[in-house]
Amino acid sequence: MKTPDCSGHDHPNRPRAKLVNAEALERAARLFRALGEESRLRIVAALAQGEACVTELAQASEESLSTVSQRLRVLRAENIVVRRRQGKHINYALADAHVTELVFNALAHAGESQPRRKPANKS
Amino acid sequence: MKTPDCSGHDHPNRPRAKLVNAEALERAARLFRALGEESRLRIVAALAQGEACVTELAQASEESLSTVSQRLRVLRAENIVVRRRQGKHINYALADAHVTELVFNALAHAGESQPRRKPANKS
DNA sequence: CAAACACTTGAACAACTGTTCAAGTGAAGA
DNA sequence: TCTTCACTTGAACAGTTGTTCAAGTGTTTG
Repeated sequence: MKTPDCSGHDHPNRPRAKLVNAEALERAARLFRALGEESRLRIVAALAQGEACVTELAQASEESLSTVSQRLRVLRAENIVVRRRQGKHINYALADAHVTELVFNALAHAGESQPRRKPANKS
Repeated sequence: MKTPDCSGHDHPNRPRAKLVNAEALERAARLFRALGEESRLRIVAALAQGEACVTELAQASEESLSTVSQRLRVLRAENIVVRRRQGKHINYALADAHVTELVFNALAHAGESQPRRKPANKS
């Protein structure tokens, strides 16, 4: 592991304390990772419009039940979605408002910052 | 691909239109994915406290320059961080407020919802 | 109780991704 | 200009992850 000198560089005296604890950071990373797959994010976006059962989600995305179920398992492991049995069916919904905000925030960022394109200066 | 019947199930007439366009969703997924690695998220969290050069980030995390640089490359590809040359050094900073919010939001979610633990009811 | 329905799960394989090393680039200083 | 510093990049390997299939679970209906 290289540790370069970097001497003579006037680093301002930055606060070097950890802003966040390691455990929260790890869980946040897992949360992001779960949302970081287009197929799963599509499910989350669908659920942002209202709860749905697995069959509905499968039909909407034209995927097999198994595939959708596996994705939901990942999402559930990170508390992104919750499930609730309703007779024969199992309905899924977003776990809380944080998730919804997270998704909208990401879509906002994605919408405004085009990759590989210099943004026009704010006139 | 199995398409189960799901008949006789009274699905409320859900709005089946796409809430988000496919391109934005893909970019949002890429954004989440970039943040979904603990090592990269740690860098982002560090930059949330103020900009820093690669050497600083490497020293803080006790990693090699190369490793950190590769991570920054991924973050930069998703417009999460921006860089600015300052003489010999290249300073990195978070690209915009969206990113900061995204991270704080995720940390909030991570902090409040413990995985594998039934939350106490809000007394 | 048995069958059908609506999912869930484990395992296996292919595809993807992160890390590392070695070589390369560009700016600043001798 | 040559060297050094600060960083970047491509390639390769190892570890991770998503998808799929086949088998399993729990609930309702006949």
